Amino acid sequence: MSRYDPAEIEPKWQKAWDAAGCFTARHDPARPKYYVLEMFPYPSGRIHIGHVRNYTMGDVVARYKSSCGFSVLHPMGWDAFGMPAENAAMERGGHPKDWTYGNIAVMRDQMKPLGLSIDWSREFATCDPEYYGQQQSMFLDFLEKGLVYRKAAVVNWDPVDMTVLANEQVIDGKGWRSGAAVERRELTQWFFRISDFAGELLEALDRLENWPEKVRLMQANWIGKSRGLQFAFETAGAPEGFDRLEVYTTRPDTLMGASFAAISPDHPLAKALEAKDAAVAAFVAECRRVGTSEEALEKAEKRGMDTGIRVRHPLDPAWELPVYIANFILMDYGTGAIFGCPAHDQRDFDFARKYGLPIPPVFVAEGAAEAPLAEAFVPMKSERVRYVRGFAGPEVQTGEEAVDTAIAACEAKGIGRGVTNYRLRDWGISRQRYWGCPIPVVHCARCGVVPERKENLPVRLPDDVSFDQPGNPLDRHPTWRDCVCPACGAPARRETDTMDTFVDSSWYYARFTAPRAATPTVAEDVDYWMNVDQYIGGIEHAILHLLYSRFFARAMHLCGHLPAKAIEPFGALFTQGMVTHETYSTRGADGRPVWHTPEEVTRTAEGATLADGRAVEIGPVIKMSKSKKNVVDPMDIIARYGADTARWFVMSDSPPERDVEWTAAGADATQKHLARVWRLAAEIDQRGGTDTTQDETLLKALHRTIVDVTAGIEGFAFNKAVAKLYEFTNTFAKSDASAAAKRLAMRVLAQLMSPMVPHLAEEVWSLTGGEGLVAEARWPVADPAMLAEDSVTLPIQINGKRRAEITVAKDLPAAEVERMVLADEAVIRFLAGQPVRKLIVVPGRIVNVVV
RNA sequence: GCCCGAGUGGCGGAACGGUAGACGCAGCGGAUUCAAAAUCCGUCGCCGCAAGGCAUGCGAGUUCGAGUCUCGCCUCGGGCACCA
Repeated sequence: MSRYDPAEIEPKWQKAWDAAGCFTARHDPARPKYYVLEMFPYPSGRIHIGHVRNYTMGDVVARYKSSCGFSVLHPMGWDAFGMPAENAAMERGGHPKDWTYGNIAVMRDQMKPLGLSIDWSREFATCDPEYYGQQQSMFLDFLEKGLVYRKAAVVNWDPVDMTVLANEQVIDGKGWRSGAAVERRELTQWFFRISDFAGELLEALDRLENWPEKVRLMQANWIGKSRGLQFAFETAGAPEGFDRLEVYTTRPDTLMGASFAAISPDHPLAKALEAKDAAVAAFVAECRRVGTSEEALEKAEKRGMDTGIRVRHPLDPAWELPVYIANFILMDYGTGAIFGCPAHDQRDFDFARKYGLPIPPVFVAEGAAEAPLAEAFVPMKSERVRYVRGFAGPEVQTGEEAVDTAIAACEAKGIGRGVTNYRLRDWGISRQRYWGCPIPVVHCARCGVVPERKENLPVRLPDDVSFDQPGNPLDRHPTWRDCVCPACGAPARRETDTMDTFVDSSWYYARFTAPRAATPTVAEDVDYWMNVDQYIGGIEHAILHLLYSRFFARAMHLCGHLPAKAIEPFGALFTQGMVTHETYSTRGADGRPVWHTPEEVTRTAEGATLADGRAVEIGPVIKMSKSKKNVVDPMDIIARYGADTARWFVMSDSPPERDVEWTAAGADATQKHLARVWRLAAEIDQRGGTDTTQDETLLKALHRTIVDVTAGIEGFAFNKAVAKLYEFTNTFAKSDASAAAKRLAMRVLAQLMSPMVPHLAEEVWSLTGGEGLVAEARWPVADPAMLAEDSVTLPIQINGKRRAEITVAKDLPAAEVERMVLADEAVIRFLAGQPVRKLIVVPGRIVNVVV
């Protein structure tokens, strides 16, 4: 071979790794383990360049840790259930199962040429009955432990697709797929009791030091802890059983500013009134028509209806407040009822104005007099204000202080109690879909809801289903629903809802430790491998997937499927950026942009043109998307440049947490660099010199590079590691060191490059006489003696500006440095005779002369 | 509205409070070549012939010294959002 030829060397070394079994994870008690995992892909059909970046990062970590002596687990699987498979079946015919497994086969074949150090023997898909059967088994364990329950809940219902939609699937009040107006419907659904863990999930975030601060904050906000007072109003004129109305407030200090009470349209009291009063029924029905999406809520007018019921103010029995039903009160936060304080809450203020209610202020700005308000006065909680209708505290205090004072005062008077509330709701997992994990319960006319027997698991999805009608094919399957009650043996019907696909991805990391086991996990395997030492994936999963997994690990622990040390499943988390590309467009006949793929476009320094010579407008650099056609196919890249070029490119330039822009010019340059390294290795015999002083200089630079590259990989700063490798390659190319020294340096360079470009590394290693495989070699360690420098160049600043520099022996005493600085010609010139007021010598770093 | 984060050359980006712009891309000049490709050498923040001056979104401050720390703005990005 006379040139760098990735098409030849890449398959060759992949075969060598396979033959040596380099990547098979071994449960080796004698060695420390390291579990590195990338978020597993959805088998959409083809791999995307984003996958390449994600898995290359994981591969860099896996290969590095392996060469550091860890027993590494680096598996891959498929998040294989979900709507797209059913949509494909509806649109193109065929079966979701065939579509999914077909896609998996294609994507697996596409991933293999990347040369990832994956233990493929552990691969599974979540739609494998062997996997979802174990998930069903855990569902039953959770049911037994009270971690799962059924309740009626208001959901977004798509009347055309006949399914529940998540909030994010509702766009402008319409179903994202069908375009039909979404209805609010009350359905009985299965829920995981994640809210019971709210406090624990929040507190434990503090201990996840190796998670991005941003993700921890997002989760903390999502969990939404608040401290407040819950108390009951006594009612007058309410139906039987409603003598008291419980409300929750985070601002009990504003209780003296109460002007009304309001309840949710879904509140039991509203339901009781609805049954008797047509006007109430009409109002409540009107409220329900509005969707639950953010947009709908944003636009919806704040409306209320006076129920005629009155409540007594807890601090003044003579003071009566009206009770409204209001469309903006949520039933599932707090108690579903509030008291309104218009003076200090803008929404309550608007409501009071609209319905002619009083607006008594509780506090005023410090130093201000009480006066009618034009809008609500809402100071920061830490701002000091003067309380004019406060109670049991100093007149002037902050809202924060006043809340604590008010809770204590109310508790002392027997008015309610301080409570902590969370915004986190229980996790509704029922989906009216076919392509998901069946919920393993049976509905029996006599026994009610009965868990399926574990020996009957998995409850398999039937294959003979049709998608010619909307809705859930399981509902209309002629026989699948029919079964016998596990309790009494009478004929019964299966649950036809399947589980949210987030359930599948909430425990797959644990399953990788024993993927073929007959139980969800195996104690000795999870004890050895869990938790995941390094998890890598997209920021888009910052909340849902990661929070669900944290809950699931705790639930699994309670059921004996995970050890206590694994209740935080991901010890370290890294969220990588996207791969972006510029966009290309021309104008169509109708003036609308016509998008062009990078393949169709010829890019020059000045601009871009199509093959027919038409000029192309270069648009912004954005995430690759099919609609904008700014997509490059990883398979095309590999065919053209080889996998190592793709891997090196996505690891260089941008820090891994940020977006990286794919450019053809960058890929060309990357391949040139790799070819250069190959050439430098192949030419050592012709190019080696004999100057031994050069040897030492080269090897010192090499050892410095070992330190820097190691730090870069350890610190997830792959771009910096790559920069240091470029730097050393330049040093190497210019060096006249002996062939022996060059051969040694090149072998170590190959090792340092191996996590990013493993195929080239093996080739260079073998060209330079390395023994065995780089993949099995120990990571190089820098020799401290080679890092020591005898002399150091100190910049000299005069009044903070760099004016000169001196090179001195490393350990030269400060007094001696001072003497040399003052004797320096350039310094004398700049001082121009001015007396030196101060001379600062920072040993080994800098000198500053102050005049 | 609430909560975060980020602003550094033409571009991606480096920089324990200590020489701002490592490394890469693009550009420019040159060598080699009949020519090109490939490769190699040099140059590359702005103004200036130079000496030098100005430069890390803007304005203050702390410090011998600030891209980095503090305060106040501006702009962009992200998350949450009828949460009582």
